[in-house]
Amino acid sequence: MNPSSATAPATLRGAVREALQLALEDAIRQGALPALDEPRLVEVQRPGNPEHGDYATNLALQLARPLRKPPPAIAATLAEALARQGGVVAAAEAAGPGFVNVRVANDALAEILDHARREPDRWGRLGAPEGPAPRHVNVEFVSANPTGPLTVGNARGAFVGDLLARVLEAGGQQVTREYYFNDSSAQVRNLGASVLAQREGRPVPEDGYHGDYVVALASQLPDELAAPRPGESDDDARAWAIGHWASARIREGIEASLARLGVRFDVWTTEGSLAAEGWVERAIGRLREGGHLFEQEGATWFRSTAFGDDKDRVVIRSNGELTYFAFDIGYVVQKFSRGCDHLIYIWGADHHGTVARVRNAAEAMGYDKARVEMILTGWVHFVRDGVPISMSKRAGTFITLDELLEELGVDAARWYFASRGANVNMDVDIELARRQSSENPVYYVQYAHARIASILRKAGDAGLSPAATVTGVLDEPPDATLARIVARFPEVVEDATAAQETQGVTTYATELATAFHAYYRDARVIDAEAPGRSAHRLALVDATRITLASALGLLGISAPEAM
RNA sequence: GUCCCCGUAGCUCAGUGGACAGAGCGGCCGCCUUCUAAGCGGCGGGUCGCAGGUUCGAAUCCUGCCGGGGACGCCA
Repeated sequence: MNPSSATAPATLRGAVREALQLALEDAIRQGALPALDEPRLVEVQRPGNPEHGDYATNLALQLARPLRKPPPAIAATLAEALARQGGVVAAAEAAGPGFVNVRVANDALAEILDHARREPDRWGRLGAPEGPAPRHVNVEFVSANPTGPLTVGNARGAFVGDLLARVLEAGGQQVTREYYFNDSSAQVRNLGASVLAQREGRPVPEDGYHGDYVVALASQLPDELAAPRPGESDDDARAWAIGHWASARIREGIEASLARLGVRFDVWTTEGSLAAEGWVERAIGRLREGGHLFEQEGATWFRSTAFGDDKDRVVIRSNGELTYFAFDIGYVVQKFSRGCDHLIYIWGADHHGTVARVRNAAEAMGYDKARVEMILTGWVHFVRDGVPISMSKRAGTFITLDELLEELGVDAARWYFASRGANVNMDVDIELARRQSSENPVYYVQYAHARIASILRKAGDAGLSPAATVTGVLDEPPDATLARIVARFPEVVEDATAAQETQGVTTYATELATAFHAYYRDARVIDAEAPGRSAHRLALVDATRITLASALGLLGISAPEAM
């Protein structure tokens, strides 16, 4: 049993699962259990109560019906066969209504922790997925229109998308972070008209943009753009030109805000380029060849209902203009043509109505629908001292992402979003969040990391250094408890990757920090009277530090050496 | 009307088939001559929206209802 080899399971849980599978086959071979008609999925879980051991299986409960035997009897047989396996299994016993509880061997525990310390950069990083799993995942998120600064509303998508990308990367997949930049819609002209009106002291159009940033843009507007061109009486052309200038300036601000968050994008795709490079045309061509388009009332429609949608969808309007949907499907073709295996979109909950049509069109164009996935984020409902804050870019009443970061800090904000499901609506009282930011759980976790860093520094000063292995202290209760939690980290990453969620990581990081703070209380690490034990404890504490740093790093949060 | 998401402790949220339902914050009481008190220990706090059903077992799955939010455009 060697977890560091390529073929061995990367997790203790996986090793136990393998042992259980072998134990089942063994019991059948020996006639202790009847043969199964069909293979059963062997599940290993973690008991809620630590007294029940490190891992448990409900296999006996599952087998009771097909084998027509009482669960406790099956559990007893399985426990015996498991105990015979040895290796990762130190002890196995039947318990409760038919569970089999397993205690892992100290050797296996030590091996996985020592491995973490030998290769800290790979700790919790899973290998590339085997089989047909997607390898190159495209995650498109934020994609806010360039008509104003990013708001706290956009923040949800920014964090959810970046966190998802990080989790997928930890799961061994290649990720492209992508931003769709809408540079050619009427909103841009509208923005230009607003800036121009502001510049000329005229009232901003009713459906224009009213924020302070419009005023700022107006004052920065170069004269040659503001002035009407000779022979050009058309205000519309001027509005477009100014709109493009303004949206470019806004994009710079958006990029700067995102950089502040620690979010970087690999690819920025503009709406204009999708048309100019022929992607929209190609997409429409594919649909037409497949017979999925029809003409009605002067418009061209995609027969989305043939794929289960409740309505058909217009691709080309009767005035000849392309719909937003047309760009969407052009973009799908572009992304797949670039070699992406799997597309994920982070959209606000208000976009749920567009999910079906895009996936249907992908299928109609010959792509696997399962490879086009939308994650819808819930609303963030902001209040300030109990008063709801309306979030309108046009009215200019919104909180910018930059303001949020100023009040909370990047680490606290990241933690806040990482610890909640993407699809739940959440209420945030800005004042409350600001006041409580110093009590944010993220600092609790960071503090544990800083404390360990301090111990390691002090140990160095005292001439003590960590041993190569933690073996030697795993029989002592405080050490055994902490070591087991540290060893679980790869399983947490595995689960986070499978679920495409990060809540489990924050929950785990908090649990690990709690365990360390208790350990700090109960176990003396630096002890000149017992240098041997100190060395092993330093190794354990170092593994804990690496794990805390990896968990925080997975969330894009810093792990300070001192606080 | 149809469709989607949500409903768990005073507040904000984890837990989505297993063995007594958790955390943070807030409240109350203790602990710094000892490796960082941004810490530790203790107390109090829940008909898991409601009602049925499936299951050996349901906060978790199914149905219906109630409550909150959202979407139903030749807008983006």
